[in-house]
Amino acid sequence: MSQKPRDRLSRVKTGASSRYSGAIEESESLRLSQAVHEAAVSWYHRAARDLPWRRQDCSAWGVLVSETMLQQTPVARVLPRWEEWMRRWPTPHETAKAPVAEILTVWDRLGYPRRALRLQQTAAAIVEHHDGQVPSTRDELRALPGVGEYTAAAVACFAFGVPEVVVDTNIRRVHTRVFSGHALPGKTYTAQQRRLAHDVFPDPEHDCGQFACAWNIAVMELGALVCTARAPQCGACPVAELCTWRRAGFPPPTEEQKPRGQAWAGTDRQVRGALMAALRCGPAQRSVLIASLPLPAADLDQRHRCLESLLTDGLAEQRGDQVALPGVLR
DNA sequence: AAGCCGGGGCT
DNA sequence: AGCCCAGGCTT
Repeated sequence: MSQKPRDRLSRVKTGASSRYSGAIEESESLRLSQAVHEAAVSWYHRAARDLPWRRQDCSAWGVLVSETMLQQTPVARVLPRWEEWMRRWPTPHETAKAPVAEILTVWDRLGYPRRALRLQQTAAAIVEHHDGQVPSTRDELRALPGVGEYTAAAVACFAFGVPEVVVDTNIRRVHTRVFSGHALPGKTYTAQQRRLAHDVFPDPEHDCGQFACAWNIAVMELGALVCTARAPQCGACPVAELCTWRRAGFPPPTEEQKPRGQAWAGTDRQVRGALMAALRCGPAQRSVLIASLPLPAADLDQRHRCLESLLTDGLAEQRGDQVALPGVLR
């Protein structure tokens, strides 16, 4: 299937009341969710950021690359890396052919470089199993390496207009506040939260799913720009008057809901990151590489263990005493 | 269900 | 200097 233009979200009209065909006797909660739909989608058309992967001429591959990068990294850091990636490898075919070392170098410091590897593996799978075209269904997307429940739904929806229920942590947080009245959604994605997301989802039949897709992106943007985790800007929120959390007087998060801080200094992740940063500069002698990391404490056991894990992950290669990004050494 | 996996910007 | 962040995969 060819990649469709993606201007449908911006063409959705708001304010029509015939959108909910099945509503014979509207319950109070359905009425609430409908009011939230209208306010959120209307706000999105006014306030959304102009991001390159949202433009109508962006390919489905561009959407998949952006969603993969955005899984762990803020928009501001993704933007230049996405532009460079798409300039060099604008299709799955070209991505699949690229040298692994270049893939990892362009990924740069986006973090979790195993995802760059999986993105290239996904490109290869698309070439092999889907004739080079990004598949458009949730199940086909879900089968690709590195594509989980969120990314599969997001690409189906944002690249192809399929009205799948998209749930990321921004969306979970907005749902929890607006509809459940809690400050934060908690650490794990529960079956109850999945049910809530489906319960408040607009009728996917209406409008060929355009409005449902607009709802997904609108709630995600609302969570990113206004209904943020730490300092929500309720004064700028289009659904403030409807928000259950606000009407309940902003009850604070329970201990269970508070996020657990992740240690950084001294962790394997920091050491692996420093090793990858050094390897991106070029091949090195193993002992020199290990000794030259710009890290305070020198735990040689940990450094060797982390390098071994990079070799195991396919993020680095060793020949003799030389270490480099994959494919660099003969 | 819980832990691992980067890195940088904000307070 | 500390705090915060987020999806996929493995166990």
